[in-house]
Amino acid sequence: MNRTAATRPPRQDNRRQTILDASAALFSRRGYHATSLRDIAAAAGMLPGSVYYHFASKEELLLAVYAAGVERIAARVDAAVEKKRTPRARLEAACVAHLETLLERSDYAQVVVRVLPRDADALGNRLARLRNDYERRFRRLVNALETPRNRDRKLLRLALLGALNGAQIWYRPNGDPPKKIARRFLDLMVPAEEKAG
Amino acid sequence: MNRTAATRPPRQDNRRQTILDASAALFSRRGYHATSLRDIAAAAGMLPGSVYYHFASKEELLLAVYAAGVERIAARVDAAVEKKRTPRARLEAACVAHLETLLERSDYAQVVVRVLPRDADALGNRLARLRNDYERRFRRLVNALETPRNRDRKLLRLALLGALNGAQIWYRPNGDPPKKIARRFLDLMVPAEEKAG
DNA sequence: ATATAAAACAAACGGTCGTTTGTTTTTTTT
DNA sequence: AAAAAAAACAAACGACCGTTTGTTTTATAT
Repeated sequence: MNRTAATRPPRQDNRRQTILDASAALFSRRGYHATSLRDIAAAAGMLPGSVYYHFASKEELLLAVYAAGVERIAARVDAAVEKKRTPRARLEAACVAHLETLLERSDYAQVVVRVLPRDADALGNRLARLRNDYERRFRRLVNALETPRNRDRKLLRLALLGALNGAQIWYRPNGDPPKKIARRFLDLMVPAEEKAG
Repeated sequence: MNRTAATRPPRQDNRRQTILDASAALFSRRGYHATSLRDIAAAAGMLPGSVYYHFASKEELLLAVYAAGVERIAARVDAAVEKKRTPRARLEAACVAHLETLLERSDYAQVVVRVLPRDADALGNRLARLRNDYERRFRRLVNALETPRNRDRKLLRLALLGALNGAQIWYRPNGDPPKKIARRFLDLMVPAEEKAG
């Protein structure tokens, strides 16, 4: 028994996703507080009140975008990591997938990096936990490296993510591609054993 | 001839600085759009309208905070760099001064890192130029290093600043001090020749 | 076709926003 | 002490904010 008596499945042309897409685009470009529900509604092609049929509040909307962002970037990183064997190659694959998703694949992922948890008063803890769950992957990948001493690993992870996420500010599509940027950043901090010669 | 006939110097207890301090504190903690002029006025102990005697608009206020932030962090970095001789030591001094100012000395500097130029529509270019003028120092300091090949220098600078500025998000006063963090980040990317031993 | 629920519209709510205007208070100069 | 300017107050402006309410449209299930 999956459905209460007096309910029906959503329509085929459900516009919940349209609202989410519009929100992700606006939140990622202008930030949370600079985006109004009227902006979102207009971008989604509906009236402000209509948004509230799909989401209870602006903060709930942010939470949904944020969660989707984490899910997307995590899925791409996981898929990329699985293909590699050595710890170094796995970390590199993660960095590349992270940066590619962030810079050219997903407004949702950009929201995760750009919008700070404290921007949403009541949801701060939940957003922070989502982000933390994602970044735990990098903790594990860094810990799997043999070289660095234990104390340095935390800072290596923070430096790596800081450098990668910082690219959101200065990256331009006509410059070096994300893949190249990510690899060079990692080479800088964890020199590769050596390439084929 | 320095002063028009019918003007007088500002009062002694000029509260312009109070407004700036309050703005820096609020902008750095909540961001630009989440801070209202009424918040600022209340923090400065005056009414909203009174702020407009000192600043023409909220954006002008941000510009003043931003400029002061750049000035402060630049002054500290310059002073620290001057004391050192070798390129590596000079870059390290810059990183330490940058992070110390950012994390425990200046709300103004935090605004420079946290508030994006695009947050202020009309002032975007001016904010970006201010920030660019500051970061040029790091470009020069990195270029002065002998080791890295030319192509890598830009990415080294970006990785370094990204890692340092990212600390704003995760830094906690009870953890490692900024000086230690900055040095470890630099060691990670530009290994020291060697320490005394 | 008709009933029914999903999903939109239309219109407004109280509140807050950045800002302006006119007046009063406070400090400084003479 | 009288003037004049600096700097504050008091009060409001129109615009926009997130959100709610009641109604209408639209798609689906029978």
